[in-house]
Amino acid sequence: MRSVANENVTIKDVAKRAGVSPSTVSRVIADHPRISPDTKEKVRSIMAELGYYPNAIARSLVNQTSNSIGLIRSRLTEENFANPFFPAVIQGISSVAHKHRLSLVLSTSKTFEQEDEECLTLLRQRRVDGVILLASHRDDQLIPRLSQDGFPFVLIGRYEGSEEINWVNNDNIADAKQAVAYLLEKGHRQVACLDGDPRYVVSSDRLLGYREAFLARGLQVPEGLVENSEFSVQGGYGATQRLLDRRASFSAIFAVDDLVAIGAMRALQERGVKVGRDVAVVGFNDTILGSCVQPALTSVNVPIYELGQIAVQILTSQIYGSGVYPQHEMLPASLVIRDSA
Amino acid sequence: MRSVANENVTIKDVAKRAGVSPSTVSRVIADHPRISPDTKEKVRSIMAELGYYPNAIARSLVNQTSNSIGLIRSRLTEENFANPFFPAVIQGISSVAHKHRLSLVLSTSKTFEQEDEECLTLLRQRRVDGVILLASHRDDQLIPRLSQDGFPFVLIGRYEGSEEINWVNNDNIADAKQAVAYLLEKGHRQVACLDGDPRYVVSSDRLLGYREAFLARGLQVPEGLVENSEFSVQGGYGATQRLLDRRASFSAIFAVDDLVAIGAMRALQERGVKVGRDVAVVGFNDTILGSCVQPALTSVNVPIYELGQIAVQILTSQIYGSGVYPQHEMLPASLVIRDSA
DNA sequence: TGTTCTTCTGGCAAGGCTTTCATCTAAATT
DNA sequence: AATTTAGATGAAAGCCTTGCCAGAAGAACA
Repeated sequence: MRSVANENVTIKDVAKRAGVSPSTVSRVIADHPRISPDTKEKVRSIMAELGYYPNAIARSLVNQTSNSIGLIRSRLTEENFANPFFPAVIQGISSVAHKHRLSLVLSTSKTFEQEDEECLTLLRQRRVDGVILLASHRDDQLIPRLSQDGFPFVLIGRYEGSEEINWVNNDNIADAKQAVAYLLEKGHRQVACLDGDPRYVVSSDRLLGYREAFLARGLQVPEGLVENSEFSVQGGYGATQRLLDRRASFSAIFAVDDLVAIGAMRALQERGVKVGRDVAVVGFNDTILGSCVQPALTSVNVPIYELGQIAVQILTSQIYGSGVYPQHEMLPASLVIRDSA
Repeated sequence: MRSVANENVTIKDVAKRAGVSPSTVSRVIADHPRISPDTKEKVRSIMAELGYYPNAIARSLVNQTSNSIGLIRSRLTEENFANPFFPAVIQGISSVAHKHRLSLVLSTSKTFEQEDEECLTLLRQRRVDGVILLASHRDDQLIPRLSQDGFPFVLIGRYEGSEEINWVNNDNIADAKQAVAYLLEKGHRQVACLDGDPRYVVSSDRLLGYREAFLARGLQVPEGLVENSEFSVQGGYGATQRLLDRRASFSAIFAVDDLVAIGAMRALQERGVKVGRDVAVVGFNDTILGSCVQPALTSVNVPIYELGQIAVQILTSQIYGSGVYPQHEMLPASLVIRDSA
């Protein structure tokens, strides 16, 4: 093991060298008005000379704040990580966190239970001042516990039956409805729906929107055209194969995620079905993947970056500011029409 | 602002309630052998009853370790973030960090300079015990400073002219060489190279490998077939357009990244060139994108997940263990042949 | 039986670094 | 001479860990 070039310069060292007390140095750092310009300058030059940097840990201890926020990914790391949604939302989060000089702590768990535990531990041990939940799922255990314990958090997503928490989201029901309505308008009636993991609220919301699109037009929701899958290419591929295998009749597919839609396209193409001509496909999230495939994927563009940004804004206003509680924000999404539908 | 349900239970509270001293409680937490089983049990039940969780900050202060490591992304956040490389490497990092109970702190900067500063600050302020650098670039300012100051770090990548630091990497030169050799073997001679941002060492390494493949066969490196671009679809698209516009003659393209390769494919297809038949395309990194495009992309599979895992192993052995210094590891990559070449 | 030595348990207090309230001194003002 | 003020200080607080010490009980010994 190597030795750290001991930069263990403390406030005391600076104080001693400058011939003042530690409290004076502290006030110089804070640019306190009661310190004379002379002293300030002197102390600052000593700080520079000695290479002094205030110890964030000690600071946190006395200030009772860690100046960091946790990112609780989504309880199915492996899966969601492959999704370009994740990098995009982190970018948004980063940008605002940086402005507030907040550190970002990532959760590292792989299962729902582990992640719930990790999140609570992060908060209880005061490692983070609050957390951003990147998704909610059915029978979410974590959200009520966070609420009960009064830990600051904000959800990117929707939580069944509670307006009592901070959240930012797009209106998945309405957005899905809009996408399906577009297909109906184009004359499609047998629209299949490739649903995501039903444990996620986002999946069921989009499925709901799919249904509502039919009902709003006075149409019946077609039978047997919903297939569950995971949020992955494999998932969409398998689900579409199942549809095809049981000779379901459909002229369009609405997938709750781009990855799923791409899997569907692959399955279709393998069976010689022309996507866009024989069968229309619509995805969700409008990730970079959609523009990579042939034909380019029609998809619902969700302002992912902004979701991340606003999540941090809400969270910081709760933790450090005096924002009202709770705060909600619903961001608009829009259908991006390309060649697949 | 909401009030945190004050779980401000400290070690003192537990001690008082249990009728012992704080030191005893501390030793119970550490499962110190000097504490009798009876006392341990009693203290533990009180801890559970009061909902006590040790304050990580205080602990860090006394232990002089933050139990967290920083992830310095790569100095061009925006760009690299879009790349599926990033989620994959984070997953690998997470998995090992979790085992060691380390927190992961993400850098949030957007420029090289900002990121260098942020990284140093993270370390100097003792927020993290060490850092993982996700890429190196030419004239890297950060690496020598980290070395000088003796801060523990590990580089995922290569740093020009220094075996003095910890790193884990794939052999980009050899791997690129192998990929291009495959094209040469197939009879291609006019192989174009779409290089990435030349500021990254990884780009120039792969370009080097491209050259070496020719030389190893006693062939001349073709003139005027190298185009610089960014690590993005747009970059590859533009670079290929430039090649086409100046009527460069080539029968194959070697791209230093899948994103770039996909951009190339798009440009080719738009001009009616059949990828895989008229022009072969080979990518790098074998990300999920490669299997999404038509035709499926032949690409160099880099063990990204493992790179992340090993990076953490090396780093922790440096920080907390007594590993030798420095440590290197070169991981093997392999060409995955699909339909584009 | 009385004395000394061990062995167990657990307490005391210092240390880690910064911030801030209450003070204090010396100079300035009234 | 009395009061205010600028400038700086001391000490406590924030929470936990750990080296060292002490008391008690049991063991060994004379």
